[in-house]
Amino acid sequence: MYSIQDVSKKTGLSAHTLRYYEKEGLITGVARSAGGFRQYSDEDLEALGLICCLKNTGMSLQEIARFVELTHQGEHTLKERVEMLREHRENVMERMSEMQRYLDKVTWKLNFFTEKLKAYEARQAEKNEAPGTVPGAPIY
Amino acid sequence: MYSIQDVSKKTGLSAHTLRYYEKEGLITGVARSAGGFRQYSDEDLEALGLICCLKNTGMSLQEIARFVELTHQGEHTLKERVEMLREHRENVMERMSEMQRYLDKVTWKLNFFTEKLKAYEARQAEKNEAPGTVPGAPIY
DNA sequence: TTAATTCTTAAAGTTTACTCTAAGTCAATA
DNA sequence: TATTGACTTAGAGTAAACTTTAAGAATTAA
Repeated sequence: MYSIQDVSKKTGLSAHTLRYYEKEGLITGVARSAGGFRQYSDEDLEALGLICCLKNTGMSLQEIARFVELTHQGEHTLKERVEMLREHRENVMERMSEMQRYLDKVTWKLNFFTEKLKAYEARQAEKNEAPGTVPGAPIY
Repeated sequence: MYSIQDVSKKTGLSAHTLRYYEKEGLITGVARSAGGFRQYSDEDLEALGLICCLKNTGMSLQEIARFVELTHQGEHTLKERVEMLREHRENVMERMSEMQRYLDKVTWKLNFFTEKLKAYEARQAEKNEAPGTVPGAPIY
């Protein structure tokens, strides 16, 4: 059993956010101590793991809440849940290949500017050589 | 020369957004007709291409504006610009490999739920077989 | 000429996912 | 027992990147 602070450290989510997620229906059924303190179980952590995974791949909290709701509705929602995951996976893969194309462009631009920089620096070096100095000689 | 509407279609950005980007310093020096209408050149489109590329890989508009500003300041900012692109590229690559790890987890979960679904459907099919029917026989 | 497009400024509204504050009570740990 | 830490509700604030509205004037293309 873990306190909200423990879970905050483990997941990187603030205690505020953890309560917020609970309010929004992303996590449910977290146990409580006699005094009413949250006691997260290993399964809760597992669930949070999936939540973070979905969130970090761009699923909205609303959709995640929907997924969690379906889970609670029981086995007859398995098909819909599988469908959700499948679709999400497709989206992520699409975004990743899009990202790759953009990255290629950034790389291209970076090379382009690197070349320009080299040329510029070469020109500057030339300028700074006092007239009559031996090329490559140290400059004070 | 392209009207704001043309550019909107080409880039997928709304006319509103194009004006907004101009106000925020992301695009500068767009030519105007005698009557004051924007006339985008091919270079402007090229610049917009880079802007979208940076934006779609997660660079903030503020940072993009900074990059554009450096460009206008001239060659002596080349080093800083190259540095910006290099750093951005690192970030994108990092996020992509992170994404890949998350995707693997989603895939794993998807397989897990697909198996559960199969098992569930098998159970359901079993139930629906009227007692005494031959397994595999059609059900009416 | 007429209809459609564009221009301006300035400000308000939207969305998502938090993040923080307040105020008062209660619980847990050293 | 004292000091953290946690609890509650409810609402306000934040950030980014738009998006919309308004209103009137001017321009452009068919």
